[in-house]
Amino acid sequence: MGIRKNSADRKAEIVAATLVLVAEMGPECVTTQAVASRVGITQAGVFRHYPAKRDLWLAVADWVVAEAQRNWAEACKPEGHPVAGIKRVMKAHLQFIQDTPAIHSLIFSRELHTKNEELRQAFHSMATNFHALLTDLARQAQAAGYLPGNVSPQEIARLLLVLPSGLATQWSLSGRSFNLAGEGERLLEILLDCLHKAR
Amino acid sequence: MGIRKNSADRKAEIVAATLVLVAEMGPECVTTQAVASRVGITQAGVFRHYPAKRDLWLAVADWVVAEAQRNWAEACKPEGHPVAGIKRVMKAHLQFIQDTPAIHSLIFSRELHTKNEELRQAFHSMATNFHALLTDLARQAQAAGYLPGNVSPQEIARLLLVLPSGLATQWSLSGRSFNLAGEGERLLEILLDCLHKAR
DNA sequence: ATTATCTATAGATCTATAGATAATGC
DNA sequence: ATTATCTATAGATCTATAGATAATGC
Repeated sequence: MGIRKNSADRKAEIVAATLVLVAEMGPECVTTQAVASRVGITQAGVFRHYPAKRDLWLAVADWVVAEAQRNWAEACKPEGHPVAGIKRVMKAHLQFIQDTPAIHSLIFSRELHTKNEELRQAFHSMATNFHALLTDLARQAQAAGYLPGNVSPQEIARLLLVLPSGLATQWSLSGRSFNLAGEGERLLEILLDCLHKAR
Repeated sequence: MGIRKNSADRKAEIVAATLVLVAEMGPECVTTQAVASRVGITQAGVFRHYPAKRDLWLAVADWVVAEAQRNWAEACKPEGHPVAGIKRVMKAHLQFIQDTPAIHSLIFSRELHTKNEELRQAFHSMATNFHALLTDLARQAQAAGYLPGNVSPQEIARLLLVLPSGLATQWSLSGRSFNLAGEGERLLEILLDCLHKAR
């Protein structure tokens, strides 16, 4: 019999293994056997911790959502230039996607979403939260006169939001052949600079 | 025995059915049985036309790439204002994604790509072509003084390119609950206006 | 005669369950 | 005693093949 761990630790291991496998081969290639092998238990052993695969996916979504919230909270403490706040939040988000490429695969997987509506909802509300956060920061920057007043803060937020997800798509398609966070920050600078000059 | 068709017509039907199913449930839910049912033949019948499923995916990719090329070619005939060309091409692209939602699912599916490197390459080079096209248009608009000269045309193109793919991601995540082309055009106007003013 | 389609089925996976076994913690 | 793990296996899919059957086109 292999090494034995308590359920909480093993659950965390299983979620972590799933994230790695999603990043490597996409959500639908992640079989319970593949997860088990990576964790070092048998396939049936996974079901001790997650009674059905669906439960595993929900646990993964919980992890992603919690981690994202934590990241944003850390990045958006209100200090310095209002535009600096936008940059910090965006940078944190780009770094998060780059470090955990599973996120983007999961968020996008139409398959998981059609099979598991709860999962789609979780990710959708995460995206909505991020949009709300950026809207708020955009409004502050507008009030301080750093961003154009004739564009709604929602629209500025959407322009910002589109950047990481669009760039992540190209990143994924390119075989992750460029530095996502680096490229993202460069584009962000350009975009913010344009917005600033277009006041 | 069901209705009998010649191979070319049936092949086209199979590809079309696959595109619909991809859009509805994601690439990995598309089984040969599902395709067969939708076309109105038996599961084994699909293999008469595509010896392996891999061949079906390549045929689908061929269709998408050809259709995209056709779209761009039609949209980028050089007439009118240089910025109008950018708008036409972007609009055509957004409309194409909205009308054929399978595209975005296919382009993004990490799973298909890891299983079928040829497929990823096909979509990647398609994206590269689109980027090249936008770079060219951006350069013309810069030369005519409508876009800022201190930003490289490649970077302008990347900002443009990120818009449809990022917006499509949110569109998909929202359950396709807004008008992609409409929203995309609005954001594009804002972006181009900013770039114009920031010269 | 050619070829598109069908029936039947092999073989490979993949999720999930049942029951045995052994490590952990009181 | 509890519970994490293992072995064995059922049952559901899914791709793909073999061989029979019937429609099409010369």
